[in-house]
Amino acid sequence: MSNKSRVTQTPPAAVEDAIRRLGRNIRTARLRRRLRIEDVANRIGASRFTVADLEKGKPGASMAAYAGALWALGLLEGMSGVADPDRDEEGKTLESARSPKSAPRRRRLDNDF
Amino acid sequence: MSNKSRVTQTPPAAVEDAIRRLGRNIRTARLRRRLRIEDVANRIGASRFTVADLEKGKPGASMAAYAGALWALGLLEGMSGVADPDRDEEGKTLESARSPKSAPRRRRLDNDF
DNA sequence: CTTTTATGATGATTTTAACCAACATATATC
DNA sequence: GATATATGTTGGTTAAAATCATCATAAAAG
Repeated sequence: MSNKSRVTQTPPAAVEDAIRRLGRNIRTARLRRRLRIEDVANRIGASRFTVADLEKGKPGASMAAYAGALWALGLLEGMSGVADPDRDEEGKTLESARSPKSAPRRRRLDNDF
Repeated sequence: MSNKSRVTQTPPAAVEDAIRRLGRNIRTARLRRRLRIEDVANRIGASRFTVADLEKGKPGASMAAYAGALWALGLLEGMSGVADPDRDEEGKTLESARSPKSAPRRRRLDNDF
């Protein structure tokens, strides 16, 4: 049994696509700024191999590596809107007046999956 | 010498903050939807420990784990705008007419860092 | 208040992310 | 075209990501 989660090993197609697009965007932004892979790597304290992996959209790379690359390119602020509660209309609708600090109890056997 | 990149081990403050905020947002979205940590974990094929780490904003967790959690909550589309070349005004300004496929040559010793 | 469930914390184990060296290929610049 | 540089590829090494068991704590619901 592998030690890595299924989502990291073989992510859902939508997840894989989203990460690949992010990688392509990072590459586009880097080239526009006339930076080498190694320049970005130096700025964040990573090797050129890791940054190359990011641009390929490697699912298993760390969030810090991706966010660091965005930071090195001046694009980190774009992350602030992701899952922003203020913009989560679906979530706002579902939320009750009180905001619970843990999920509600389930009776046995009504598992989600 | 550690095997993990500096950006993963001790990220810049801005990066650390951005990831922590993302984690908090994921938690907020999950609670609004009345899901347990374990529900999200089951949906993406990860353990409850990993999802708990995501909500704490662990920098070293995989991008796939973060993106998977967003996917499980119906919030993946929020990622599509990150580093979007169309919205990268800074990058558009810097880009020349031809779009190069590799960064320009540097003479020796004019390293960036 | 009691009961039941969700979440937090710790430590051990295993796989793999990140690294590097070396070489190959592609691309920019002259 | 020639040349120097940027990037790709492969294989091997090592430290840490992800897992799990277990116990502790917190919080929801009756």
